[in-house]
Amino acid sequence: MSFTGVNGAGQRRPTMKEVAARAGVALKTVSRVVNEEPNVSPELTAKVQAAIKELNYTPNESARMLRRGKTGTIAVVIRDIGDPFFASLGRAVELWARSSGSVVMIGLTDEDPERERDVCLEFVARRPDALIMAPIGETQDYLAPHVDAGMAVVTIDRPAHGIEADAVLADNAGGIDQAIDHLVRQGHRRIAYLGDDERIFTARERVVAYRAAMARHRIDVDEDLVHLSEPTTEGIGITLSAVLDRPEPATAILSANNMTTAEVLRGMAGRRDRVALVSFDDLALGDLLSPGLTAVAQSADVMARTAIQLMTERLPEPHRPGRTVRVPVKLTIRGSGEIPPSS
Amino acid sequence: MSFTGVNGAGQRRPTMKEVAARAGVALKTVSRVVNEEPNVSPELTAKVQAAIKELNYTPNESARMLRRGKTGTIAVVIRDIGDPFFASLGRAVELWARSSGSVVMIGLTDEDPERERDVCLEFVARRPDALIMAPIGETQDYLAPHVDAGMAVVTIDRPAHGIEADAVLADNAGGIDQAIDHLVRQGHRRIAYLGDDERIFTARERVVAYRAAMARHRIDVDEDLVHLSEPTTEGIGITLSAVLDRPEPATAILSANNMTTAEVLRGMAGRRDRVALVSFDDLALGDLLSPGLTAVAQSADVMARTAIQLMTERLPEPHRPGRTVRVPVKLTIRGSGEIPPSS
DNA sequence: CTGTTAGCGCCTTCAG
DNA sequence: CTGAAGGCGCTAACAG
Repeated sequence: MSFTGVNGAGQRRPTMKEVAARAGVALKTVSRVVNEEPNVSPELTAKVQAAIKELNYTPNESARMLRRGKTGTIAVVIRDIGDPFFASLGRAVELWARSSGSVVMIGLTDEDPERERDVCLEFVARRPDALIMAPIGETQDYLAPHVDAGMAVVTIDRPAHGIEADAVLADNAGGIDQAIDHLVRQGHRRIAYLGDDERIFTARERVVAYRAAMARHRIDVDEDLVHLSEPTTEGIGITLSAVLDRPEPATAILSANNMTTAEVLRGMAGRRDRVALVSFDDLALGDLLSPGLTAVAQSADVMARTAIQLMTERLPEPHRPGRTVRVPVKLTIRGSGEIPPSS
Repeated sequence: MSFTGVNGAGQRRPTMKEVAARAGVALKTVSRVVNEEPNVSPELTAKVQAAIKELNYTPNESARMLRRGKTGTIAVVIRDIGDPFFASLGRAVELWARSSGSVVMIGLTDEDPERERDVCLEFVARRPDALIMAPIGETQDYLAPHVDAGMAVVTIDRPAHGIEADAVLADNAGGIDQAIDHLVRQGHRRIAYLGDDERIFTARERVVAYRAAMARHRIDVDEDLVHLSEPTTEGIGITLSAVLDRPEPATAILSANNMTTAEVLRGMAGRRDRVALVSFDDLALGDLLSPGLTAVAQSADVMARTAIQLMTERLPEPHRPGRTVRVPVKLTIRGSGEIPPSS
């Protein structure tokens, strides 16, 4: 069995010109057939299609893009492809892209503003029709020339700064309210708050909401129970010890993002305390844990679809003012948040 | 605050020609500066850089690609971005791509051969330098013309057919052997096998290995304990009932992929049997379950890095014969596989 | 060191 | 309905 095509190895790919020659028609006729333009006689169409098949011709998108000025490409810039939230986003965008004949480029930032900038600049050089991103840097003004030139930018999870863009945000405050209300209703007052680094927009919104919710319940926030940092295994281990191994330990933990939650669970596995836990962000297998994870779930799918909708609306009128959509979140009760205060 | 760049809205992007005019140099000099070619005087370099900055010039990759014949693009075609295994792959490829100035296009197949073909054809029209994929269709011969033209293809998890490509495969047989040996050592003989659809390469390799391993232990395989199908919540529920609600129920389950495992865990949560479970493929939070999940773990990172290595080696000599690398797997013992037979 | 010329593969424009 | 010419933005191959 030969593994090479009809042309043998090391072959250049055939061009439209060669197809035209083989079919005995003009270049433009091939172009018409390839692009399914009307006004080509059935005979010529057949001839061209035969030539295309014989030569294994595939159009060169680079040339097409250059000529048309549209690339049929969507750029997606997110923290990490492994995060279920962003995975959902990627999936939804890919689905839409395929249905519309586009292609998705994915770039990862790992929450590093510099990487975000590098990746975005790399991407915009390829002139994507749209850019969907979860911004981390303070400003995205380096995208301004491309926004001016018609690139549609939609952000998800966090807003952009320095450019005109649409944004899809979760109802962070509402979610934290639900979580705190739920824990207070179980009798908790010493509720530790474990959140992400404050340079992240959602982390800021959530911790502010935590303080507001506590105030609403007339509970003084014990600052020793509030920890904001990047979620690492060691870091969260230390944090857990800090909020639990003390004279008046926390009786409940509000973990403000899914990576923190995973680490809290890991840390709790090595302890004997029975502490209530509510997570902002659900985990993939949250229902399989025992107790099940009580979590404020963001509907990644809804957010992704909203982002795509905003993008499709923005595409035809790229210079319209930016819109912001808040997507509701939902508290899912499974057990971990219903543990009563132990002391 | 104005959200538009210096050029105002609706602007065309500046071209190299305009930069040249503004800097008072030839087109090619700008090209040299942009590409950091040597032999440009510091004065001209400075002039050009100034012009670039003033005009917010960014090179047009489409034109570059067309001219150079290289696109600096890696295409990745996988089942699902949410699958941790493929997420690791995507992450590794993206990391490498960034370090080498390339960009990653991602396409999803959802295990549908037709979608695989559509996505791949869409991608190859963009002339990626390399294609990394987990093939599902019977043949990938539609890629042959592009392989002939120098596109490097590396497959992961499964081999390709009909083209010359490298492959990175897990040691499926070895992993199943380890799992069965482990269960037999605990005293199990009625070991149910729940696997994926046999059209998937890994599913075939694994079920064959299961039969071989059972034979090695002189255990007759009870065909009623072997179930091969797509892992859906309902399907696995029925399957569980079939292998457990019977006169001689299975005392152990070997679940042959992570999606099946997740559904088995869901199904078991609603039952009272204490059945041993070993999973081929680990789960993200397998250590947090109780009991912890005993699993044969594939090192997605190692496989991904191997794929990238093969790709970089193939890039300069695209017509070399295909290589296949088997990556070892490792049994991780956490509790679920150490439950003894109950009857 | 710098500039000119040609053309990558395709689509747009306009003429037959 | 079909075709010929021109150029999208850039770089390779030469000239100076």
